[in-house]
Amino acid sequence: MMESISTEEKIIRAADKIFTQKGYAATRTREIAEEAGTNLALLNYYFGSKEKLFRNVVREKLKMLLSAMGPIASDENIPIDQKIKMISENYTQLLLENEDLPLFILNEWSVNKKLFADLIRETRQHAEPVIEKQLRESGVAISVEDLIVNTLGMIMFPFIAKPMILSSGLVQKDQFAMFVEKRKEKIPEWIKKITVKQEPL
Amino acid sequence: MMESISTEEKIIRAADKIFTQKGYAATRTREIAEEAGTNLALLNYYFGSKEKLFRNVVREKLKMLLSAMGPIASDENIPIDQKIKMISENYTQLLLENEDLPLFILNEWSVNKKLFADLIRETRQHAEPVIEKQLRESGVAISVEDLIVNTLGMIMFPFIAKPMILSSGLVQKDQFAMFVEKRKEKIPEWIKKITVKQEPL
DNA sequence: ATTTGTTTTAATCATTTGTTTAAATCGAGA
DNA sequence: TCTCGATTTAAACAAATGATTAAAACAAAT
Repeated sequence: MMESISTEEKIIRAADKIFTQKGYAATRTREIAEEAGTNLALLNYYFGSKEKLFRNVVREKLKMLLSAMGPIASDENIPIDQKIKMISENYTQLLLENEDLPLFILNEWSVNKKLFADLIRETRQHAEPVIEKQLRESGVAISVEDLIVNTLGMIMFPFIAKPMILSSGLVQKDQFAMFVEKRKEKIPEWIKKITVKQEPL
Repeated sequence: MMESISTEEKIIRAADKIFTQKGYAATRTREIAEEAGTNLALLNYYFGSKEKLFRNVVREKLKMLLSAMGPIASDENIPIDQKIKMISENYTQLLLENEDLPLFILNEWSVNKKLFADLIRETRQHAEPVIEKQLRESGVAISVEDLIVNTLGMIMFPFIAKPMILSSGLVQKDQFAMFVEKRKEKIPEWIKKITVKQEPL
């Protein structure tokens, strides 16, 4: 049974690929059409305009990025160090399969804050108060902001800075996946060390 | 004595501003000309093409970014924890004055690896072996790769993810500078905690 | 087989965009 | 003042680009 995908779906996938790779401004609608194996007019027939197609793609990508964290972070029943572990695991896995996802999202966000303000309104997350409470109760020496920024930074930064890291020779190209796989395990330990209270002298 | 800047300089500054803000693809040469208060043709008169002007800007920006780290990291006479302190200090200062520098560089790098391969060849850094040696001698429990990625990540990530951080309400807009100023002091402490050897049970 | 609505194609449009050209203006030196 | 090269302006060009149109092909229902 030959499962054939619709033209609309083919266009979405092509748009996904090209937009994520090159960003909105550098993407040509003709290239998307070609990648989808269809006609340029089909793109406008199905999606109305380049921008509307872009919104479609960004909405999905943003959901991807947020849903790897939100539900875990806001669950009151998961202890905080368990959360870090799960998020480190989930995110690294997600980013290994979508390497240019974070840079794409963060760059387009910085260029088009309006678009993301709209999309965020649809996808509200409420993790902060929960983590705040958990941090206070466990009495560790770090703020929510720093905890989240450090955790996400450690996970995402290697992917964002990948070209720089490779070009500097710090990590070999074929070792990169291994590099982040290993970090995946270490990050929760690092965060634990960071958040631990100073021993009294 | 009225210090007036040359047209060439005015164009460079305008290009700097617009390119850094919007990236190469989204930048219109006409906008640069307007921002510089000159004619569109002047841009080609002085720099030949949009791309050559872009290379000019990128070369300077990349040098900026690398020179805040390179000379310190490769100096054998500075102990490693002092290096972290200095780099955290320097970089935060630099990025506070050039907030979109890291996202600009990393994004253009990912889009145009060839250009950066050329530029990097001009600006070779040799920090890695030095730090490797220092790490081995101090016998800490972390690799050079992880140390560098964690340090740079902690410093740069807040700037890269600024729109997301603000939009999430994690940090208020008018508190952002304060937020990274404080992190500037904490990062060396965090790195120290991370790199410290595990106590034997 | 005919009709009807949907999907696809090929061609074209209007605008934008990087670049060029040719003439005008400026400024210093003879 | 005149000249000559450097700088600036206004206009135009060619290609690229997002979007549209009108007709053709297709598919399902009657």
